[in-house]
Amino acid sequence: MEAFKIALDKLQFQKDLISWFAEEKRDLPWRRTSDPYQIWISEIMLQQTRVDTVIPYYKRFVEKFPTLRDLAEADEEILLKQWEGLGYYSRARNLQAGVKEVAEKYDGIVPASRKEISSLKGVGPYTAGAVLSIAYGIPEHAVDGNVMRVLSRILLIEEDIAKPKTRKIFEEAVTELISHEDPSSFNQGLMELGALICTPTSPKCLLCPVREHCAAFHEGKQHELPTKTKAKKNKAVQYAMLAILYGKSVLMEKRPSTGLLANMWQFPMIELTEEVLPLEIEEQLSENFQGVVSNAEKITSFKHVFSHLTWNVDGYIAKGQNLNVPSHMKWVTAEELELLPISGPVQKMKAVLKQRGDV
DNA sequence: AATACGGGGAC
DNA sequence: GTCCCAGTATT
Repeated sequence: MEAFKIALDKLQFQKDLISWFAEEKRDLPWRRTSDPYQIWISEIMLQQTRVDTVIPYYKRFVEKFPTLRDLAEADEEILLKQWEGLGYYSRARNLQAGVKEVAEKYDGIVPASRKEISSLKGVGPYTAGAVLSIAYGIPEHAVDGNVMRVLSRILLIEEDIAKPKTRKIFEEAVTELISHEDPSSFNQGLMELGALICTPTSPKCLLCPVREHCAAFHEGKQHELPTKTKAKKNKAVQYAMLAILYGKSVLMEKRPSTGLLANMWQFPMIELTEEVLPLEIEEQLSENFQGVVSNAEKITSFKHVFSHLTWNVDGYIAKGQNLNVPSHMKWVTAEELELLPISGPVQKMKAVLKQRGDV
C-alpha cells in the first residue's frame, strides 16, 4: 500500500497537530467563511503566493464578487483589474471558467467529490483537496510545498520534492495520516506548521508541537530536509516600450490570450533583436503603424525580472498622427487608462508618464 | 519529465 | 544575486 511505513503514533500526532492549530492559527480572512466559493478563491490566490500578499486582494475580490454568480457574470477586464499585481493571471481566467461551469452544470454548488472538482479549470490535486477538506470536511489530501517540507522532516522522506513523481508519496502519507474527525484542521495545521514553525531555513524545532513525532529532529537532520534540486535559466530580452500620444489620448495594446501576461494591456512594444539606435525607433514605428510617429524621446530605462525571463526596457514617448491602429490596440484617455489591467513593467512606465505629467 | 507562468519577501 | 512561496496547464 504505502511506499514506506508510518512509524509514528498516528492518533497522538493528529491530536498534537490539531490542538496546536486550534491554539495558534492566524486569523486570516478566508478562515472566517465556510462558503466553498470563497475558500476556492483563497486557494487559487494562494498558489505560489504569500499569505501577506493575498490578504488585501482576497478582501477586495470577495467584496467585488460576493457570490459565485457575481464572478460568473463578471466582465473579464474588471476581473483582471482586480487581479492586477498578483501575477499568474491565467489563474483568474481559469477561476472564472471554473465558476461558470459550476454555475451552469452544478446549479451554483461547488461539487464535493475529488473527481468532479478536479475537472474544473485551474483546480489541480492540491486545490481539490484543500477545498474538499476545508469547505466540506472531507478527508482528502492537500499536498503543497509546506506539506512536503513538513512531512519530509517528520517522516524522514529523502526523495527530491522537485520531481513531480514525489508528490504522490506525500499524498499517500497524508491519506494514511489524516484525521477523519477534523480533516480541515489537519490539512491546515500541516500547512500552518510549515509557514510558522517548520520553515525552509532555520526551523523552530524547540517551538514545534510535533517534534516528538519528528524523525528528522531526532536525528538532527531537520536542516538537511527536504531534498530539493533546482536548476533554472533566465533569458533576457530587449524591448522598446512606446507611449504614443495623440491629443489627450495614449495608444495601448492588448496582449494575446495565451502566454506571458495573457490579455493584459501594455504600451506598444517592439523587441530590439539587434542593436537599434534611438533614431531608428521613429522609423520602425512609422512603418509599423503606417502613419507618422515623431518626436520620439527616451524617458526611462529599467529592468523587470520574471521567473524565467528578464525584460530590459527602454521607455519612449512620441507623437502619433494618422496611425492605422490594429484591432488589438486602442486610444485611451487618462481616465480609461486607469481601468485597464496592466502588469508590473507597464506600471513602471505608467508611473514615469504620470510623474512627467504626460498622462 | 520539463517548462511556462508573476511578483514579492527573506537571506 | 538566489530561493521560495497554500500549484496548474501544457508539451
